[in-house]
Amino acid sequence: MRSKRERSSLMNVGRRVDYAVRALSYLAGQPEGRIVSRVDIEKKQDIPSYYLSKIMKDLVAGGLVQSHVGSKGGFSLARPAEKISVKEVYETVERPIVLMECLQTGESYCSFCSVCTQRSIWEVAQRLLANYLAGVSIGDIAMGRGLTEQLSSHN
Amino acid sequence: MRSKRERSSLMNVGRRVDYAVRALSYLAGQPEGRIVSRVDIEKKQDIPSYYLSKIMKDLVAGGLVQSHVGSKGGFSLARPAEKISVKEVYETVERPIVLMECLQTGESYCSFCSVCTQRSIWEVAQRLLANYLAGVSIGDIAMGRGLTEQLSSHN
DNA sequence: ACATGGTAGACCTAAGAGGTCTATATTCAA
DNA sequence: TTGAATATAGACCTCTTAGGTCTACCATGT
Repeated sequence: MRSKRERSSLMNVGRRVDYAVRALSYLAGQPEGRIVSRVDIEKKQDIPSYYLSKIMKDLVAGGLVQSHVGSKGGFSLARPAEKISVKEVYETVERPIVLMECLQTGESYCSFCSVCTQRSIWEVAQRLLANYLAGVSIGDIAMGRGLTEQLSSHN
Repeated sequence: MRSKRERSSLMNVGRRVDYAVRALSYLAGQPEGRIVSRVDIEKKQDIPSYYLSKIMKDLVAGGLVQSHVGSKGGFSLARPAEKISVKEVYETVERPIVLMECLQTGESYCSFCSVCTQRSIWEVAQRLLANYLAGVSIGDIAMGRGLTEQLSSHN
């Protein structure tokens, strides 16, 4: 039997991740100790108003960012940008990296799981991806290492 | 300015791909020249009734499978299973492999595209994935090469 | 005290994933 | 020649999510 309607939980590198990475890179580009407000980040990075509040909440909860409530409040990185991997960012604002559902749910996704020869294909692909992303940091992105141009973080 | 609501077109290794791979592996496991009906594949592979018809349509249109209309009709592989890559299957039943929208849409997704330092990260990740998937064939899966067990293709 | 911030949460809309069904044309075989 | 078994083409349905917007509330610096 197939299972009823377990939700996708699949890989989705969409706006949330994009905005999160950009916000973090922007923070990384600030002088040490500087606190930046949500509105400021949204304006400089062309992120829709309010939207970032939900993302920052996740980043705070995940321990990647420190928040400062009250007037003159805002956000700053909770640790050095070099120690924040893109994989971590993805998993913080989205979910664990899972390419195919059976890799997470097993038999309840597909009854042939135990004898499936397709499974290991996606397992390898997933590991490939996760490993690469774990090796790239927000610091790398903010510094523009191996990339086309300088970052737009100083505006 | 951000663009209005272009649809996701992102990586999704869901049921369609799963069913397609299983159907193709099943066909690969048949004696040379044998034609198998949709209903047969659905039953043996535990795929919901009718659903496969849409998938097989794509596989036929993509030239991976040959269809035979009429009584005693059905499907058979259009070429040796070793020459059908998983990447090709994915792209035939789903869409081109694209991890993040800006890699496809460019400036119309994000105005910072030309100076973006995040972009190349996803570009590399995407290439990693695509290359790996291009190197795995339905033949590999049907033969169970490097995998846990024998395939369930002989039932 | 009050403007400026984050926090928490409700709410909305469009689109996609997965699934089901039917009408039609084609072909084999009795 | 007829009828059963096929693929083909397409409509249709439902549920969930991505992305976005807004408001009530609380904290804090000046």
